[in-house]
Amino acid sequence: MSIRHGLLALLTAGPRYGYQLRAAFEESTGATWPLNIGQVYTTLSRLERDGLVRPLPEEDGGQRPYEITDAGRAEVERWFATAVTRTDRPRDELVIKLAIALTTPGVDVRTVVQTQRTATMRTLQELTRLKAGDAASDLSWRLVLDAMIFQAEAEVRWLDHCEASLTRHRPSPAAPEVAPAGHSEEADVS
Amino acid sequence: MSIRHGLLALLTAGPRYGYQLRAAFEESTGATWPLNIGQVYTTLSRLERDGLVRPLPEEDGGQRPYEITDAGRAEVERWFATAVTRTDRPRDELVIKLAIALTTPGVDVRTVVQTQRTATMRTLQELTRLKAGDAASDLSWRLVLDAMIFQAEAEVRWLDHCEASLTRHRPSPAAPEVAPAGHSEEADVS
DNA sequence: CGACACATGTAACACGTTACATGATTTG
DNA sequence: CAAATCATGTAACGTGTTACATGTGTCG
Repeated sequence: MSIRHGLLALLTAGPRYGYQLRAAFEESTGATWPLNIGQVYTTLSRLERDGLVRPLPEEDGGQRPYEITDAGRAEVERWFATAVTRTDRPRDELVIKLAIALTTPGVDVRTVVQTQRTATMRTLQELTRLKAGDAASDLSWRLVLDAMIFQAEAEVRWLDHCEASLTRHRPSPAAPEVAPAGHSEEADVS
Repeated sequence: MSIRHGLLALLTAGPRYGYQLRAAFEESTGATWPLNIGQVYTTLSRLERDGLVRPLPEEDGGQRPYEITDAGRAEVERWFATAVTRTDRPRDELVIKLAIALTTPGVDVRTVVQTQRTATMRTLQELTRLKAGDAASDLSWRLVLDAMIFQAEAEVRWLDHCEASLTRHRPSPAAPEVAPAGHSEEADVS
């Protein structure tokens, strides 16, 4: 329901047509989650179906602006006033993967953890690079970037915590001849 | 694709029928994301359609176990060997909400942040309580719980970071007569 | 003119979710 | 027996996603 509510909220600033909405959406959230233009039109159709927006007469250039209705405004207000709870978040694929890997025979959980850790660290570096380069951008886009960074850092901490728990509760399957990676048990990610 | 892959992975331990799969899934991931039993059957149908599982002859009790195929095993292996990247994660509703709130006139972003912060703190307390009570549970379930905690902590940190950035870049709209909440700028969540 | 960006729209599909119908088995 | 639990399955719907078809205006 992110796109639906996001587009609806953007319409509170005044009527917009599809292309404008995509531009505004991507300007706010940045290039993190590119928004397919087709998605905009399907979402607008559904919003119209639900009485939250209303199409305006076609302009000379062929553009079709949409206007938010009173019901739509109420819905946006409700959206902003309601906190996102844990239960309406989607299932976290990584968490599920690790949980099930633990109970699946023949899967080396440590390898899964290490693979993920490497990937997340790479992501973290990329994000940091982005942040340094895009210093003069919008506040909203910078905060989105920061959210990604905070999440990635938490993920690395959790992965290290998993490995530590694993070591504590399960003896290493075989004596490792080579140190698998260059980081300590409680890693430093600051 | 979490449920799909999760159920498929559970089948690598041997043939299971729907109810068993749900039980195994919830035993691994805990009560965090309850799994509707109907979902199990629809997912099994789709897995069969894609040639990743194969139904076994009905047992005397009426149960219909499914068996993983070679293609299914390969898919599970691929799943565990591939890290979850930022791009295949779903859009984060909270992040989008705040980003758009910033560019929407007539929305008090500070209130949005504060509402979310209160809710997340409450979630955090509930999670901590759960962790303390369920000390003797499965390792996997405990790690899932820890993941939730790490994420919630990161979220609080990010929200505080947002408020600080907001204060830095936007003057407070009006002189607050009453202190809105009892926490410092850089809050302590440890 | 041709290429490109702007702009709209639809059809088909994916996964996830819920509600509902149905039956077998156990247990008080 | 009645109720609860175990167990299967389907129908319908929601959002999100992509691919495709189509048209307009601009600019080299």
